[in-house]
Amino acid sequence: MAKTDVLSLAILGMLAEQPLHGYQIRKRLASELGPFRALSYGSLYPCLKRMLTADLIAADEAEGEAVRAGSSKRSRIAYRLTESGHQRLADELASSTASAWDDEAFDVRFSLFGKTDSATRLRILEGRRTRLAERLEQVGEGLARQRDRHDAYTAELQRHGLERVEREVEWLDKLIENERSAPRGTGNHTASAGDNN
Amino acid sequence: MAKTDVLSLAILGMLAEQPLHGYQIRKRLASELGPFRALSYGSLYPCLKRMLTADLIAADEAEGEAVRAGSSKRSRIAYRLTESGHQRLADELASSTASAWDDEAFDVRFSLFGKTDSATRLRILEGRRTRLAERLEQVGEGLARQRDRHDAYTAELQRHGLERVEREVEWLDKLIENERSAPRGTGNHTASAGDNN
DNA sequence: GTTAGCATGTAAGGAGTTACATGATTTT
DNA sequence: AAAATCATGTAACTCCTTACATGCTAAC
Repeated sequence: MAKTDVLSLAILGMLAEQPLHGYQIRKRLASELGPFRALSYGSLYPCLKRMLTADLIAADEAEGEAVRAGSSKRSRIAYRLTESGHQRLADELASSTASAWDDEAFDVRFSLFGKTDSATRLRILEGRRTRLAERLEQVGEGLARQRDRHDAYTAELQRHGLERVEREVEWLDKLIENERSAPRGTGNHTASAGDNN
Repeated sequence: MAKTDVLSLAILGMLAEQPLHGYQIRKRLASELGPFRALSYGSLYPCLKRMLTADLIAADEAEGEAVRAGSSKRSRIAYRLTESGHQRLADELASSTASAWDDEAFDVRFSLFGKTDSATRLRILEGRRTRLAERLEQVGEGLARQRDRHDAYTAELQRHGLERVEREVEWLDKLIENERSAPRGTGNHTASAGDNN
């Protein structure tokens, strides 16, 4: 079973809502996910190409404007999910195995929680929490072992890094508690109203 | 003037304190910098090789244990800065031009603040702050423009991301204020005492 | 009519990872 | 004597970026 990389998954999720142009996909990636990285076209279009080849998405040549006679003009291309694309997304949404616990993968996976069932959400949140706790522990060990060869700035950097991770764990704890007390199902009906690009 | 990548800079800074083996360099990178990435040997050794070629560092074959007759045994190699290595580090420490404002580059550069003069520290902190403020602004625009096509989870992800950046700005503000009120010089004398690997 | 933003793509290259290959030293 | 950890390195591959190349469309 071919595996889905982070970027492809993000795109699958986006196109499940509505067809989009490459350009629009890029913009939404930049704004919708945390302060997600604005990825470059040199990265995006090859990915779309791979997804086309894999038959996860299909390309529709521009709407009203028919391809005007003979001239080799590229026009805007709207991408939409194919049947296997929908299937692949559903598979991914049901699983938490594919380490969705790295920083970036977690963000993408989290942004799809609206389409994910409660049990899976919980598994992913807990997996992420465990991952961060491990990180915390390792750093703690490091601190203990090297009892301060550090100057003030290095120490401050570490303290700050540690604090950031601790806060993220607290955030997860809140989400986990919330999920346990009110485990509503997929419940997703964000009527995708007025468009704006 | 050849430019110094982030990893090379981190290594230069580390070796300025004392000679180290590749293995030790890796461990310190993993623990000393924030929760810095534990980078792989497949990345580290090629970098050391490049630095050798560029004459920034020199390799000393293991200490006491002389290379025992004929046998092709690799033993531990201690790396130390050469004259040009020291020079390069000094150059880097004096400049803030080379965008030390990205997440990772900033961390590395910050960890060298003990060897950096007050004016340069201030320039770097302010540059970083500006960078983050820009990010904040962009995200804000994005939020305003797309007035919520978002489900609750996506919104929460954005809120959390925003909060994280805001906190980082506050952290920088504190450091900047501190730096302005007490701009002591390089003042670095962390007597590198008892070793421990 | 010119600028700004929309739109799609390719080629070269940078920076890192995983997996492999090898062997020495220290601890249990 | 086995296991853990120290220690060095290479090859193949992944994922992303920058710079280039092209052209349309709306606003000023």
